[in-house]
Amino acid sequence: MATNDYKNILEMLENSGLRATRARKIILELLAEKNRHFTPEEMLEALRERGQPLSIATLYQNLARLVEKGLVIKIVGLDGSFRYDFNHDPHDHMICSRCGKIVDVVVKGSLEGISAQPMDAEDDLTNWKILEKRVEFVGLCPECQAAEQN
Amino acid sequence: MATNDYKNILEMLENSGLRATRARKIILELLAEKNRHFTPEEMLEALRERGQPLSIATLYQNLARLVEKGLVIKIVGLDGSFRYDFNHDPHDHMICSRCGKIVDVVVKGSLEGISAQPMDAEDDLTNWKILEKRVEFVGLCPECQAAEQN
DNA sequence: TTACGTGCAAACGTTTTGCACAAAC
DNA sequence: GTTTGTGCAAAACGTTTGCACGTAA
Repeated sequence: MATNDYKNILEMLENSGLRATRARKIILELLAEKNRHFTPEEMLEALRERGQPLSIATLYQNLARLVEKGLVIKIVGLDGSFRYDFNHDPHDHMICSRCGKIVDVVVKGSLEGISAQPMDAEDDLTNWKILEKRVEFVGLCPECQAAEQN
Repeated sequence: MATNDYKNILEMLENSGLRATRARKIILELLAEKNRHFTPEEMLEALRERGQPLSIATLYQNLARLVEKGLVIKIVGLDGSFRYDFNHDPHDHMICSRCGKIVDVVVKGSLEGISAQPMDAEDDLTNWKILEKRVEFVGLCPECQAAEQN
């Protein structure tokens, strides 16, 4: 991680009104530098390996605060597990249905023409306020395609 | 539920190779007749109210078997909770970001022109095998829009 | 009659909480 | 000096499992 990024992390914390504690700094550093979507368990492991161990309670408490302040986003895997992402720009996800890996993607092509209509006649969608159209690409990553051969 | 539906449930179980037990019948009846996406907890509650109580172990065991046989589908809410849906035709979902309600929808417009490209240069998506493009409409249901006013 | 399903209670993995001590401001 | 964060241990939560008994075919 470049020096710039570290300054950015301090700034982000400052701007969000959160104190710049050790826990928050190492969590953000980890997410900022690795191109991955960690589960809480994976974060604990990764931080332990770096010689920056963190207690599980502190991790969960801080992830909740960081999500609340918008510094980190929380996403749900196909299996219901939670993963965290530093990526702030609007984006969608490509998910491996076998191993759960998630890769950030941008959608090519317009979603303008896409709309929803109810499947069941008794549902009325006209009074919903649509905030977002998310596209999830579900597939098999190269590693899992190889594993499926066996 | 019409008599026809009940026969269909028996047939579905027969065709899937699963025995037609009390637990499976009442679970499928509930899902078939209600236009809802139940969490396991909600199913237990609904069945209790109908005078058809079921043990939690049996519910989970059977949901797993029914999903495995394709009679029921399992979906994950925005908050990571599991919900179950009587499996009909392929469809997408409209989800309320405030209360978690899920409504089945069909997408109008083609997804043909929609593709994914990696956000991070180091990700290569060319060797993924894409199985599905899912669209999730996230918004506020009428009830939650009213509640947000306060 | 035999294989399979059910329900209880116990175990499990993940997430949350209460609280004393420590660090940030 | 005051407010906020940390880490431990315990609790809570949703889900799964082992096992004795019951039911479907």
